[in-house]
Amino acid sequence: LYDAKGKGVIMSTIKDIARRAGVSYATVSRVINNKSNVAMATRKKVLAAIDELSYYRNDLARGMRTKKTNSIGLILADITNPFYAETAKTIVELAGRYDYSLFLCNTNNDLNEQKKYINILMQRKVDGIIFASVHWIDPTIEALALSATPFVLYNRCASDSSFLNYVVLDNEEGAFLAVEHLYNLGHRRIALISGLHAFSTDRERTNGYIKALNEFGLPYDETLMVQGEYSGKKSFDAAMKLIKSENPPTAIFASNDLMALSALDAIMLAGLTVPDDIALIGFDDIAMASHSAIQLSTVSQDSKMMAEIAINSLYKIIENKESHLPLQVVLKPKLSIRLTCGSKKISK
Amino acid sequence: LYDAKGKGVIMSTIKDIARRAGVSYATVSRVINNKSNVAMATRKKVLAAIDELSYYRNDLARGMRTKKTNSIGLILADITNPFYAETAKTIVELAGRYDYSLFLCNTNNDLNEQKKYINILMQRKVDGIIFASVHWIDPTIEALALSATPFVLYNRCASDSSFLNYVVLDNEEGAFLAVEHLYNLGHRRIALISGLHAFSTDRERTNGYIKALNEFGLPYDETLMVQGEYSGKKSFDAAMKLIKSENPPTAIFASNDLMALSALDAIMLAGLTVPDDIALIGFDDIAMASHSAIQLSTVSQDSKMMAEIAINSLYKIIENKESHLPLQVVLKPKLSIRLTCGSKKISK
DNA sequence: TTGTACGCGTTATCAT
DNA sequence: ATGATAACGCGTACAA
Repeated sequence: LYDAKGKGVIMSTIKDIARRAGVSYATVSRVINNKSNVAMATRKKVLAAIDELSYYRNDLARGMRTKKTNSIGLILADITNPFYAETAKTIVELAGRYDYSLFLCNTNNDLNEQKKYINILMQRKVDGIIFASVHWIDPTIEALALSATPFVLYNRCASDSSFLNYVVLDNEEGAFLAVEHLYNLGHRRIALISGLHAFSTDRERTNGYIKALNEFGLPYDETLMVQGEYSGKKSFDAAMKLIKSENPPTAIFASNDLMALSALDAIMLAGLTVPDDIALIGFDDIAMASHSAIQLSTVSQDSKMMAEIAINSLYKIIENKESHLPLQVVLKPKLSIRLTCGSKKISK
Repeated sequence: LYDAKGKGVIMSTIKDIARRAGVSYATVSRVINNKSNVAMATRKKVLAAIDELSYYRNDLARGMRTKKTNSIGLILADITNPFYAETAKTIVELAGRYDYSLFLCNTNNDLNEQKKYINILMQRKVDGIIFASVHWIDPTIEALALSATPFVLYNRCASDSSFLNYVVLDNEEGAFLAVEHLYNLGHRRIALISGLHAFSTDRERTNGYIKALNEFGLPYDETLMVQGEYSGKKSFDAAMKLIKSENPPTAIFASNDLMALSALDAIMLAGLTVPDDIALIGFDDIAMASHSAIQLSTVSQDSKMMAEIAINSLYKIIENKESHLPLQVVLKPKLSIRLTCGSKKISK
């Protein structure tokens, strides 16, 4: 039972099933697809044959014929970040419920990887893409926008997303809330550890930070704005630099929780305490933020809800291809206040 | 430019390219697959046409023809656990380097999900599967073992894996080392928070714990052995129960880091301190374990290396289908000692 | 070096 | 209710 190349067991096809059951393969197909117009007796026979030959339908052939693969691509910036891992979990699960399989792509924020993956997904003829890795200026998205493959941006959007589908958070508002909270606690020297300006999330969070500065009459101080670049090491160093500076901040707003955690690491290693020596607030509300040993105050975004909206939107667009306006959802953040900001006023 | 159903833009095929370039489609195919026997001039023409019509090759058709999809399935127990997220990251990356795409499956340790996913992967005609979710007694694996689809078990193995490929850690040894470490520190009442007995990892870690008990002449005390079941909530409750018992342990060995973290949470919430009131050691060495605010001592396993071995093995098996012995790798654990066990002897 | 023709396993259409 | 057959897009043996 080997195939032409001698490279493995032949898999049975509807033809084999048909022969075994003594019917035509059209009938087998009907059984497989649960069509109503097939006699109970024949259906039984076919089902038996399928079982005996341990037949699995061929989704490649099916896809060719129907021009639909029931698969989607998920392009993630970093599966290792709990925010994206949560996202992936939700999306695989819901996609599965819709009978879609999922190709996982992890870009590490690398534009070349992204381009490569988009290309692959096009070749695989996925029915749609969830894109959680766009850059603000993103050449790869043009190819996508031109193609007929529906996609929705997740978490981040691009410089001109006005005609695109997206599900994002109001990041500017989130950042503003964070800084406002620190300000209300009495902080006047509030630092920002930012990610990478190449992403809308970071741009908006930085904007929110600056907006709050203006709103509360705080000076725009570039020495308080450092880059964490979404890397543990970079964020650690950035925090360290802040701490060791001549005139250190009394509070730090980190553009995401992973960077906040790295900052906390640096602060503790420097022998300082949070929130007494320095207050800290993050962004995302990953699971670890609420751990007793951490108790990180943070801007909370509901990755599960965002992911749900994203996959549901994509599904709707796929199943219903005719004219649809761009589906654009902007979720509202809220503060999760724990212990890293303290609650008492700081004397100036 | 709409297809028969009016449901979208027609995608160009090699036929379109051929017409545009004024050649036959065999030639286009040759160009696409970088065959040598095609004149430079024609190649240029074809390439130009491909670009102009923004052609993407059809991997479904290609797969049908070649009987190879260049895709693999990754079946994970829980993508949300950093150990598996790291695994996924490594595997997607290396698979990509081999030109393989990856279907992501997340079972939540549910046998029904597993069965469903295996079925789907068979239908999708993946070239291989990495299975990081097996149960000790696992009916789903039989279907796999019977099929021609190569697969390698990852992290966990099954009750009879003697003819299967796997990459695992020596979990018994790891657990033994953990308990030995606690014993050497003077602990005599060492508790175990275990996962689920349904998995080889947990069985082996429990065995290692018991083996150490015997080795060091410690009594087998069932009140010290509680179930965390890999759930944060369950582990938290289990730890709490341990702490609040009449004769609480002086040390806890948790069967993985996530459960150790939950135990730590409980300990802290109970107003106790680690390691002074109670020592704690985990298993896995996820990134958070080394954070300054945690400093969790743990049994370290190198998920990156394990994942590399898994995907490399699978690749080798796929490309080289003829008789291969089962590829079985057992990695050795080592201790990562940080602060949660303390260093001074405990008085009895 | 290039072109022709067949088949991969399905589903859909048209008969019967 | 069932069967025969075309078509999906590609790779490849074979012919030219």
